[in-house]
Order: sequence, then C-alpha cells, then structure tokens
Amino acid sequence: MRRPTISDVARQAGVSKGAVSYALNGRPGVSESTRARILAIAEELGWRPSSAARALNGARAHTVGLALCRPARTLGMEPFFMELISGIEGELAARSYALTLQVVADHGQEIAVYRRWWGEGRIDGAILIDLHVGDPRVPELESLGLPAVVIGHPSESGTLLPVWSDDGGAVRETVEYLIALGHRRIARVAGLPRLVHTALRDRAFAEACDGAAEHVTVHTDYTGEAGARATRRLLSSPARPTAIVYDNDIMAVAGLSAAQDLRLDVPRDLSIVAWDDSPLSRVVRPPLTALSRDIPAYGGHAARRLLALIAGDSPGPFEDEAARLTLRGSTAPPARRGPGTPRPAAATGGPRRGPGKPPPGGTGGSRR
Amino acid sequence: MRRPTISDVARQAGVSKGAVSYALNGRPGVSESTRARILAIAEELGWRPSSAARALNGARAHTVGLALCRPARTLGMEPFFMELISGIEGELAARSYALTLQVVADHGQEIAVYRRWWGEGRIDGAILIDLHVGDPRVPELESLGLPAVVIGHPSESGTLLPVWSDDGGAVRETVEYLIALGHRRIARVAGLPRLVHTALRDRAFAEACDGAAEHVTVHTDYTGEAGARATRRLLSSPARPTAIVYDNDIMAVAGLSAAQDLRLDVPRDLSIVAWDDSPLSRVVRPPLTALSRDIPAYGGHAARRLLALIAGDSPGPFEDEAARLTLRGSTAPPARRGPGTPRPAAATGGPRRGPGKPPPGGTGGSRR
DNA sequence: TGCGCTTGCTGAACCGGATAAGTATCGTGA
DNA sequence: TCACGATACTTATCCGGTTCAGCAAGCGCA
Repeated sequence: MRRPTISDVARQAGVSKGAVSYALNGRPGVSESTRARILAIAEELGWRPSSAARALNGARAHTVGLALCRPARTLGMEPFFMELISGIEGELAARSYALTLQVVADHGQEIAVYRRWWGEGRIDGAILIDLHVGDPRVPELESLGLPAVVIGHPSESGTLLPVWSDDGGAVRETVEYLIALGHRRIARVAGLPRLVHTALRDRAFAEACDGAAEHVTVHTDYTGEAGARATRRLLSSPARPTAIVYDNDIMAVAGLSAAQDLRLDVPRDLSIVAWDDSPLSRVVRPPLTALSRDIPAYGGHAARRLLALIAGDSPGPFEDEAARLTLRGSTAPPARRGPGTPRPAAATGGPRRGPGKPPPGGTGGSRR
Repeated sequence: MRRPTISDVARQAGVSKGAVSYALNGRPGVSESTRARILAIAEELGWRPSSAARALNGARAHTVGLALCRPARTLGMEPFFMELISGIEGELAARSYALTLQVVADHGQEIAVYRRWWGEGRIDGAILIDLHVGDPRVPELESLGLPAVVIGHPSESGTLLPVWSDDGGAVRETVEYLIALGHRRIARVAGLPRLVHTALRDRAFAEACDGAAEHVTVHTDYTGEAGARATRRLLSSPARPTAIVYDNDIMAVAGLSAAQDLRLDVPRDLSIVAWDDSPLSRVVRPPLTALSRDIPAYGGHAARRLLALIAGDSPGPFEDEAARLTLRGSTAPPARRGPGTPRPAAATGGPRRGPGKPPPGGTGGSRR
C-alpha cells in the first residue's frame, strides 16, 4: 500500500530512475516512445512526485504563507478576510501553489511563524496584511530575505512589494458626495488607529472636510458593539452629525440600528456610508450606501505579484482600483431640524434599556 | 547567506552529523555537555530543520489540508467558516501543525486536490466540511487511506471519523419554545437541501411540529437575497406563519428586513430565530434570538481528533454540544391578527419597489 | 586481568527525486 | 572504413536530514 516512487516506475518500465525523471519532466533525453510508455506506467501506478524530495533539490516549496493576526470572532465577522483569501487562493491554485494559513495572537508570534516557515523551507513567499504604522514585520521580513507582498500603502512597506488601493481618493469621493447633498456635519467611525489605512483615511477625511464641513473621527476596534457605542455618542452630542461614514460594514449596520433606536430616520435624519460592501449592506433597511471594491481581485493581484517576485522578477508597486461609492437608500440630503430631532433623554442615557425596546410614546413623529 | 544545515552545525561543533541529529532531537547517544554545546551552536547559527529533508525520511508533513467548496462571496459572508478555521488553526498551531487551504469549485476538484496533496506527501490528514447526502468525497478518501475527520453526521461519514453536533435536538428545542409561546404556524428557511445537516434539520423540524403546529420548509442557497425572497413569499401566503426559523444569520437578517418592509412588527407579528449566532444577530433591531454554539471550539475538536488519527490512535466519533437557544428580542408570543396584518397589495407584488421605500400612507398602524 | 556492558561518538546508507557526467548505439559524411 | 556527433540511455552524486551498525574508551565485576 506504499506510495509508488520513481524507482517503482523505473523498474516497471525497465529503465533507470534518471530516464524516468527525464520523461516525467518533459525534458529531452528519452525517445518519444519510451516517454509515452513511462508516462503510461506512472499514470497506471498513480505516481505523484514527492514534494519533499523535490524541495530537497533546491526546488521551491510551491507554498505561500499567510499569518493572520486577529482574534477568531473578529476574523469571522469580516467578510474582507475570507474574500481576500479566496482571491489569493484562486490565483495560487491556477499555478498549483498552496496557501498555508496560521492565525496568531500578535506581531511577535507572526514574525516567529514566518521565521520558522522560511527557515524550514516551507514557504517561498508571504503576504502581509493589516499593515501598522511602523510595522515591525517589515524590517524583519526584509532581513530574512523572504519574498513578500504587503497589502498596504507603499509609504510603510519598506522594500517589500506594496499592493494597495487609494483609500484617500475613496474618502474624498464620499465626502464630496455628502457635501453636495448638503451635509455640513460629518462624522467618521474609524477602525484601529494604528493601521496604516486608518491613518490615511483619517487624514484624507480631515482634509476633504476642511472648510466645507465640521468633522470628527472616532476610533474603534471594528466590532459592531464599538460601532454602536460610537454612534450613540455622536448622535447624542449637541451638534450631532447628519452623516456618518463607517470603516466597515458591521459597524455601519450596528450604527444604523443605534440610530433607529434613537428614533432617527435613516436617511432623513442621518445618512450612513459603509466601507467595504458585502451582502450585509444590501440586506438591511434601508440598504446601505457603501464603498465597494472587488476584494477577491485585490487578493488575486497580490498573489500574482508575489508569484512574480518568487520567480525572480521585480514587479513594481501595484495600485489597485479605489473603492467606488455605490449609492443605496441610506444617504440623502439632510432634513432641516424638526420632528426628527431625538429626545435628549433617550439619547444621553439614564439606565440602559433592554434590547430594541425604546420607551413607548415619545415625540418620534411619523416614520416612513 | 545560505541557510545553515546540520553539516554546518556539525563542522562548527567538531562532531559528526549523526551526533548533531541526536543532540537536536533530544535522543540519547550524546553526552549532556556535548548536547548543550551543539544546541548553543545551532541557536547561534540560526539553524532550522529543513521540513523537506525531514519529510523525506518518512516523517510526517506536519500539515493538514482543508479544501473549501463554495464561491468566494458566500464564504466571505459566512462567519461560520472563518470561525471554524480559526478554531482548527488554534489547535494545530499548538502542535506546530500547519493548515493548507484551497478554495475549489466543486467536489470533483476537491477530490483531485486531496489526491494530489496526499500523493505528494504534502498533508498528513484532511478535514471534510459541508457533508452532502451520498457524498462522493467519503469513499474517495477512504480508498486513498488518507486520515480524515468529517464535520458532519455519522450516518453519512462512512469509516471516516465524524465530529458533529446534534442539530435535531436544537431544532426540537426551538420548535418547542415557539409552540410554548403560542405559535401554531411555523416556517423554516433552510439551506441547501443536499447538505446532510439540512436534511437532518428538515426531518427534526417536521417531526417536532407534527400535530402541534402547521409547518413548512423552504430551501435556499444561504444568501441574504434568497432568504429575503423566501420570507416575502411565506409572509404573503394566505396562512402566513407567525414564526420563521432561518438556517443562517444573514438570511435571518434579510428576512427581518423583508418583514419590516411588509410593515410587520418583529416580534409582535413575526418571530424570528437565526441559526449560528454571530455579532450580526446582536447588532440589528430587534436583536435576533439565535441558536448559538462555540464554532471555534467545534473546529478545535475536529483538529484534535484528526491529530490523534494521524498519530495512529483510533478516537471514537465525537458529538459536540448542540447549539443552545439564546433568547433576544426577535421572538415573542404571536399577536392576534389585527392591525399588524399586511396589506395584500404590498405583500404580493405589483411592480418591484425601490429599496426600502414602501408606498406612503397605508394601513400599517402605529409602529413602536 | 580479562570479559562484557554501557556510553558517546563516527561513518555510511537511506529517503525520492534532479541532474551532471559518462557510455553504448546508430547514422552520416568524408 | 573510420571518425564524428547526435541520440538514448545509465551511473553516480547531491540535497539535508534520520538512523543503524560499528567501534573505541571506560567501567564494574568475577
């Protein structure tokens, strides 16, 4: 029941190991008739080259490594990761490359994983995601000499190959759209401030609003709960925003619910924009205006560049398409202040209410 | 700049390759002092064992394979997969096992992938998910002799090791709860009918309802859109259900929106239960009553059993905890028919309306 | 003192392929 | 008819570990 080796094939065919190797790899050195015979026997025996034996001769491992540094629950809730992985995978599979995955707790562990994989010859390259400001992984991978693509902005990718999309442009487009609708107080519920793309969005958001609208940015950990909390705080402030831009879709949905709890109508009293479109944005009411991009394609680009790097090419930095604003029902011109104004009591607190049970009555006025 | 090999360490230490191998693997055959010296030198040179060379000597590949057979978008939207993978990963990482992932289009491709991985010695075992009725992968993996754990019911897992949870029991608990609340017409929006767990839930649902409540099951492809469509159809039927159980959370959220579009109040006019809890269920209004389970732990159990299998043990089938009903705001006793009844016109069609814009006016009555 | 046993190490074979170097066979042109 | 070169292989070596047989030194014991 042992797996057949090249020697088994050679014995069956009555030739030497070397001849079999030539035949199976399509190299010159055997006649066409012998080659056909060897191929047939290999097929019949169900022979497969041992990846270990191949790798031992300096060949590539034909594997790419990806370490993810986020807790299980967050990962699960972010369609981004699965779509990205799926896109990476599609490209790798087409070239018979495998993807090896590991979920780690922090950057220290992540570096240790890459060090081990590379040291053991398990991977030919790596993909770095969630780039931080001053990310320790960058100099580490540089010194290891491990071919790597960074999904993140070139300003922080060092000598590693960056693949990124223009978050600043997408922010500007969004802000301009909201301002054109008439919004003059815009808030942003952002993700982790240490992530490079958060910082870039922060800056672009401030610049785009400057002079045209009041603006404020609140940072969170990307969870729905944090998004809801930030939303409640924003909406209960004296100068509450008429539009909020969220850094992911789960927070946008949570924000939508929080606003509706406060008896605000979306989009009449509050416009909402989500970053990274997903089926979720289409499924809630109203469906969310969102910044969409083709995430699997994004991953595919990264994978393709990494394979080029591994092959010895020197592909240049790659800027993918920026996210495009997909208009849906959650954005509209702001209503003049009137019946839609929340009752301060409901907005600012008192004892925590049970889920989805605002006090009866109230001044909420007609809802559409 | 070449990676140091065992020979480099041996030369530095002034001993033979064999001695180094004994020292580094903690086997007897070298004195403690020599061992310490060799270890120090290996550490200093940054030596790592080549996984290829190890594997060549019949050692394990220290890798587990997982092929996912779903389109990118669906995968992204299902927190289940990422949480499962994360749980599997956690267990594997603790034993220094790697997880190799591939996204495939169909079972044929999936089988080919396992065949290749196993033939090439890339993996020591596999995890099968999304078990189908009469799944072709089961006999295939059996004949390959590849150690495998099936995440799915023992009735269809052949001689492969099953890890499952009692979906039937969870369905019964849910139905009993709904009946106790007073529901007498219960619908279920189910997933793909060819999946084993769908079939089991179907049967358990029918049995639990039988005699106590009218029941109907509609099958979908798990997407939010299909969930919304099924919900609209159910709610516009003459004998509309007062409670709907959904097979995943994205469909439940979509169903919630669809019901609200029809001017139904959840939970007054319709109770909703989601399968597989996720942050999403907590974030919408009202928050959804859901069947929760610890999915990372589920994956962890599967991984642990697979490692035992690989190690040569014969662990028995493992039944994980059944999902538990987590009560939230989306379930309540059904209201007697009254103001909440949908206007047939809005329910049954006419031209498709824009997103979230039901016609103004109407008989919808007061909303909370 | 001599025997056998343990300890601590060396040398070599081996895993399954890739590949460089060597060799036998054949056809061809001078 | 012989030299030459191409063709079609074989042989041997290598990759980086593991492992087994062998061996010398040291020790206890009769």
